[in-house]
Formats: sequence, C-alpha cells, structure tokens
Amino acid sequence: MSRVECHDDGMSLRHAVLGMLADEPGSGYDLLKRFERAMANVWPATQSQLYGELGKLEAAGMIRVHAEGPRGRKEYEITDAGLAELRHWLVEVDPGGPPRSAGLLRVYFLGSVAAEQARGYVAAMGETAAEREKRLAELEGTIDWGDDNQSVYGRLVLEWGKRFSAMQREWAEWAVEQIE
Amino acid sequence: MSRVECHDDGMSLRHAVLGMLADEPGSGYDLLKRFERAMANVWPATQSQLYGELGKLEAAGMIRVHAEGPRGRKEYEITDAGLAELRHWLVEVDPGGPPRSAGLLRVYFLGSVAAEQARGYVAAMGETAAEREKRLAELEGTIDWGDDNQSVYGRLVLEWGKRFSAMQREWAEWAVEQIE
DNA sequence: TATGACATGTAACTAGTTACATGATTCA
DNA sequence: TGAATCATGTAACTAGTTACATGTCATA
Repeated sequence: MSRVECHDDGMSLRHAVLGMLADEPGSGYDLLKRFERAMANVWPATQSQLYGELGKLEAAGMIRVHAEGPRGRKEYEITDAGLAELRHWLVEVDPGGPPRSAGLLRVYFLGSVAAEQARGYVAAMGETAAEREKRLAELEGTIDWGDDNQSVYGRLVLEWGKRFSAMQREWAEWAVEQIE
Repeated sequence: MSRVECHDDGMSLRHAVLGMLADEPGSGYDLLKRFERAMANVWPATQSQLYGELGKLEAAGMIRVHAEGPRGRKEYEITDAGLAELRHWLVEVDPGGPPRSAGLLRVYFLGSVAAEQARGYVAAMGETAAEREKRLAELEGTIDWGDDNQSVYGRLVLEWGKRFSAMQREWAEWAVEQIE
C-alpha cells in the first residue's frame, strides 16, 4: 500500500509568522503588534506563543536573526528554507473545511431553553454580526489601498469578513422567524 | 473595582455533551456516533476526548450513570446541575466572534507566491465550497423534517451551512478576478 | 470459530491561554 | 525620577489529536 506522505495541516501559527516575516523582517515585539492590528480576527496569537514559535522556527532554520538592537531586541528574517515551507503550505496543503463554531454549536441545543430565549440568542448573534459588518465597512474607508500585494490580498480578506458578517446577519433575521 | 466573575467561554465540548444528553440519554459510544452524524462539521470530537469529558462531567455532578448494559456499557443522563449549566451557557455566555480560519490566513500571504498560483488556490477554495453547498442541499432532501425542536434547530444549522458555503463560493468567484 | 460491531479507556503529543517575571530605554 | 513603552522569556494550565490497548457480545 504505497502512499505519499502528505499528512495534516495544523500548526498554522508557524506559517502566519513565516508569512509576516516574508513580507518584512521584524522582532517578536513587532510581530505581536502586527498580529494585533492585522490578524486579530483571522488568527489571534498571544505573546507567549509568538516568542515560543520564533525560537522553534530559528532552531528549524526557517528564520534567522538578522540584526540586534537595544534591550535585547532580535530582528528576524526569513531564510530560503522558510520561504520554501511557506510556499509549500500556501499551495500544496489542504486547508480543510470550515472550523469549529461555538456560536453555531449553541444553535443546535436551543431546544433546551424557552423559545423566547432562543429567539433572543439568535437575535444577539445577528446584532453582533451587524456591528462587525459596520466596523469593517468603516475600516475599509480608513485604509488607503494601493495595488501592492498587501493591499490586494488584504482587501480580499476584508471583503470576506464583510460578506461573512452580512451572511450571518441575514441568516439571523431569517432564523428568528423560524422559531415558533 | 467590584466586578462580577463572568469569565471566559471555552470548553465547549463539555456543553456539546450536555446538550446531547439533555436531548436523550446515551453511552459514550452512542454519543460518538451522534457526533459523527450530526456535528462533524460544527464541533468534531474524538473518542478519547469524549470519554475523558464524560468522566469529568460525572465527577462534577453534571451527568450520572442512569443504566448499565452489556460490555461495560454505561448510559448517562443529565442531572439538574448539568441542565442548569447548559442553559447558563446557552443564554448568558458571550459566544465570541468568528473563529480562526486557516483558509483565510493563507489568503493574507498569497503575495508570497505567483499570481497564477494564488488564483489557483482561491479557485480551489471556491470549488470546495461549491461541493459542500451541493452536499448540504442533498442532505436536506434526505431528512424528513418534523416540527420538533431537533428539526427546527437542526434546520437552522443546516441553513447556516448552506449560506456559508454559498457566500464562500461567491467570494471566491469574485476574488479570482481581483488577482492581477 | 472468526469477524465485526460494541464498548471503554490510557499515554504521549501539539496547540493555545493566562499569569508571572524580568529588565532596558526613552522622555516628560 | 517615574511612567510608558520596548523587549524577551518561563510556568502551569486547558483543549484537542493520534495511537495504543483491552475486552465483550452477536451472528454468520
């Protein structure tokens, strides 16, 4: 039974870090801020996890210390091996289906509470989505989009978020009417 | 600074198990099959994790062994404490925003590969979504929906899945045109 | 009597979170 | 000189996955 070893995805923080360093070198501290700014809604990461991952990536030869600064600052850059791994992951690894959704999990079990409360919960999901929709639309206006890669792909992600939020809002509006 | 302790969400498998047992008592083996059938796309769980969680829930007094059967079978039922916890989680705990998405994470970094490959990746996302959309539509036809709670809320979840898949397919169609 | 379904568990691991701990530099 | 920011790290924990391990019962 010969079979190509093409195993799992997983360990995506690793690839998020590689992706950011491929774009531009930086320290753990820099990356932390970039994560907060750009990826809080797609792939949140904590400070602990970031520094741990940087250590592992350096040990694996996928990044290297490129410059040192004050206060022990270590600025990392991606290596050829790291870039190869990033590209492999981007193109060849199966991204898998939709992820776990705690919000949706609850919907399954709303039969355990009164219909009024169930309707309230679904309505709250809709409101949360509506707020996010509005926030993303505002965010879109404040960014000055160029035609560089970051702008192009950043815009795709933002658009996905807007469509997702709109979908959820519309679904919630429909769903409250289905309950009772 | 007085503050009500209303901490995190997290540990949702616990609540998934409570929800299933609230609906109908069953053994770990039963729940495993129910997870595979009904929740594979919303909250997948492994056999190990299920048995572990059943042990913890029993220790916490949220479920109890209701009947024993052949082969060491232990049939659990939910207790009043468990039902209270489930309802608390359903109604009062903040579900949080959209979860991590490895697929979307990749989109951020598509600038690291050639435009042609990026387009290929986004197109594949669209095809995956289209297949899921079709599969869910077929699934909807095979189920005979009543007007019991399970049917009502199960239908809401299924509809969410259909809308999500359609959104992703449409986004991907739009996105491939944005690349170059 | 052997296969497949039923049934439960443990061990070792990866991923991720929260809290703690430390210290250097800048600048008002 | 004191506060904010810069900067890195560790410890202890929860959640989740994969692989292993064991044994029972029905039935063809």
